[in-house]
Amino acid sequence: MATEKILVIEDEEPIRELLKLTLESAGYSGVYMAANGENGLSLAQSRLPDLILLDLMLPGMDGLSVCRQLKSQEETRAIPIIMLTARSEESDVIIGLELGAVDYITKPFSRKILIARIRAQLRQFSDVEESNEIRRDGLMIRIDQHEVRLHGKLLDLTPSEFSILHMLVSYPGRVYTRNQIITRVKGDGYPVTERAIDVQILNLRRKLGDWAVNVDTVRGVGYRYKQESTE
Amino acid sequence: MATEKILVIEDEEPIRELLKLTLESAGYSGVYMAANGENGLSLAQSRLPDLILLDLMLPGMDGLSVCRQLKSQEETRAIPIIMLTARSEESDVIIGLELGAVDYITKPFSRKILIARIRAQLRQFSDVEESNEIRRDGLMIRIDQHEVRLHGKLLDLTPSEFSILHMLVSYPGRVYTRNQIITRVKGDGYPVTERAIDVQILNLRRKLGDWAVNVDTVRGVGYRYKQESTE
DNA sequence: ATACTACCCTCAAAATTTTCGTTGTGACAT
DNA sequence: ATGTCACAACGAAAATTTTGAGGGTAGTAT
Repeated sequence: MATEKILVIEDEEPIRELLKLTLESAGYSGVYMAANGENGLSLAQSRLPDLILLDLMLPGMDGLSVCRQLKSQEETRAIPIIMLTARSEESDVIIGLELGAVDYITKPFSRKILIARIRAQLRQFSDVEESNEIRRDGLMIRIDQHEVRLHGKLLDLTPSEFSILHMLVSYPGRVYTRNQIITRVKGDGYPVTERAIDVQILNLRRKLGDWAVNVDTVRGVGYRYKQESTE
Repeated sequence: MATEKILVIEDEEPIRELLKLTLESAGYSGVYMAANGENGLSLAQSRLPDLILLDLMLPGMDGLSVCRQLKSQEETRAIPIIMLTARSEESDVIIGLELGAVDYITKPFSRKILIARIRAQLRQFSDVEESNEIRRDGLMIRIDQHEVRLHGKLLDLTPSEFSILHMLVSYPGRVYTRNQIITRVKGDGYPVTERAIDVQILNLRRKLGDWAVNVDTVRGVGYRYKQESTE
């Protein structure tokens, strides 16, 4: 039985119920519900959930504002946020990701996808951070040596390729926009076309060979490391 | 009459006296003295001086540790530190700069240089920060446009050249090591030779033409923007 | 189904950055 | 003064990154 607490912020009653049932049947016992941004924020602060499902289209304070608030406060900053969004709100998705949300799901969604995405995010916390080594499906990254091995064989990556791969692989399932990648790799405000990232990804995929299947293109949004679609 | 508070941390009695007299005769009325690192730290915290002169060679807690402490605390982090050092302690100087000290003076020093360096640092606070424009001797930098004009004429700088110039010009008199430049321009841990910075500086000087006289090489240490030597 | 549109992929040229080998220069000791 | 050493300047080639254009493709509308 999963013990993680999940907060759902969603105004539409039927969807809220659907989410609640889906989550509970997936074994999550600590599910909190909020029907608007204000309640969502205060619940987030009082319950400190392990994950937040946030509808972007809310009455009153909209989802992006809620996201911004959550990210601006120390206690809630680290909580992963998955956005729920209509197909048409793609530009909001990008803004949300750049604010720090980790993923998004478009409505209507299948229960399987919903659960898979949530699991992917919660799984994070087991093996996170600050180690000098990351291993993923036969790929090994030694961070301070700037060294990548695939099935033991050393890959010859350029500095940018290394950074991008490291960024993607650090948070499986998290989508990064091209702008986030540029900011991370070249610094903020670096004057550069988004196409440059495509090319870096292209070359990276070539060097990764078969393993490149783990680098997903998220159309209209950016790139991510391995979100097995389960679709 | 200068009203800035200056804290001197220096163990040798005669030098301490010399510094006190020099500073006071230069018009600085708020001069505090400490003979060791511990006292220095506590004075720094209680008086919050506008500038600290820090001898690197101290009994007990050494100067670099004091520097590290000062930089690790919110209240004192922003106080500019000028290190006092014997000619032979060059590697300590580099460490100090990378910890965040802004300048250093080798002993023995002339009073004129001492005062000039101190003035240069304190002057900072008048015109600091967060504007989108920096002007210095006919050079104008528009930060968010990534645009540099020399006597009105637009210079064609590469992104790295721009960053380096911006970095240097932001703090007149502050010495930056090649490593600091690499970290700022390419990000931390970027695998690159220090020689690469020489070349960037070389090309920058070419594009700057006559104005390049303002870009000083500090032998054995790094580069800085215009410290009129007064020597 | 077909067309349309927006977006991604790809390639090769152009721009930038880095490396490396030499040469120049300052600081210091002889 | 001269030699020596360490470091900076410089040039040219190599490596990397970026651009820009064209072709392909997924997703949507017709």
